Amino acid sequence: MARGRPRKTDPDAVLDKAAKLFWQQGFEGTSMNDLASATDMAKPGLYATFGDKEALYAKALVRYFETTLPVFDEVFDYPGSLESFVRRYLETVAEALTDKTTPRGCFIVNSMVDCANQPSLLETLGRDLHKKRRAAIARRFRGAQKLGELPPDADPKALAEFFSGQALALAVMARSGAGRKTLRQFIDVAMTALPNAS
Amino acid sequence: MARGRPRKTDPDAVLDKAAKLFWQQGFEGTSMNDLASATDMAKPGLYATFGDKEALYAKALVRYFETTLPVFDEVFDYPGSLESFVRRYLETVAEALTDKTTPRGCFIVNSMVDCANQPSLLETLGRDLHKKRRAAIARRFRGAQKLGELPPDADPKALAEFFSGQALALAVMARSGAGRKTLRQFIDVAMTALPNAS
DNA sequence: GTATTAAAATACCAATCGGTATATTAACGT
DNA sequence: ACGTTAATATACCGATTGGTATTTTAATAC
Repeated sequence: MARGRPRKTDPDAVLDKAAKLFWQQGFEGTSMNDLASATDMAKPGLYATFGDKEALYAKALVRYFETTLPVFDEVFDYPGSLESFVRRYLETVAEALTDKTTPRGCFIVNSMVDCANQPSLLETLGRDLHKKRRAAIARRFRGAQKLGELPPDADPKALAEFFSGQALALAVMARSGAGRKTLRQFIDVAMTALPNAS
Repeated sequence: MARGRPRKTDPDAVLDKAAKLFWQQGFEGTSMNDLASATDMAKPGLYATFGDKEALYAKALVRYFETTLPVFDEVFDYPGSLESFVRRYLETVAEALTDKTTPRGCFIVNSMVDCANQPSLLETLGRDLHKKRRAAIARRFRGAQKLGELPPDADPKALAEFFSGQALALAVMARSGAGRKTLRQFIDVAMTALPNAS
């Protein structure tokens, strides 16, 4: 099968570890030497497999998005009411943000702040991934409005902007040490901004 | 008066320029050489005046907080209703976040994300400054509740956490390119989470 | 076994990092 | 005028940065 010497480390496992490091320490705060020793793949291997530091960061961020997304697909497919969907969405986010087995906060949100002025593709990448989430929420809101779960005068796009924005706030709060209790309380208040159909 | 050779550059002006650089590029993304050339104070001068890089960052952040705060004092002293206060607060924040003469977003929020895992005083500094803002908002809410502007069962602390959290969301949005229109729309939705007394 | 392929490991590169030693310059008091 | 003081400017330090050239190793195909 494989023609040359076999890989010592699975590239996806390398991306997972790289994601954790970048997530925790940021782009500039993480050196290629850090990455090499943490991933158990030597530097030349990293460059050969992923390209330069920017490309590795980008691939790690996309991998984070894609391995974290299934949780959200589950939430989006949930057949309950709009209100239960929004609540579940925010609570799922809050739990992921405070998961003790991973760095605190959200890698994507960190990236949006960290790479905002980077003159590279990194500047737009985090923004685009966030946009995807927001668009998915907007779709759910539009569907709910057709079903009468939202008043006709409600603005699904504005509501999606608001509730995806709550994830940004939760991410910063979690990143700087806020606990689950604080996040839950926050979500309780945010939920009151959801107009009900009655 | 001054005993030795006179200063070429006012230290506060240096802090202002340093704040802008750190604000835009982050802690690790800004080198002392960058700072020296941007502030027109050579590196030895920076170290003699402010200490090491961490100390300079901390002083620049506090200066940012203190020179941006007066705007908020004005807002807090405004004698109008609670609702007009909250709206003015968020709109003042949104305007500052999108000011074209400064980097986008909020230096404090950037710092909360950027320095979260720094094993230094920087980790707590941004958090503490945000805490100050939140505490001021909570005070305003408690006062309003005593005046009957908030229902007796409302939780002023939770509301303060929520609305100071909206500033976090706005900051990330602005940092990653959102415009004033988007922020205003966001604020309109957020305002509906404020319970009215009636 | 031997050639081939591809990965690993070591060592290395110029450039930049945070931080400093040294020397010079411009104001003061006397 | 002259020493004192404190700021400047230049040059430099070892360590680390992102990135690579070179060699070695482990698997295959024949």
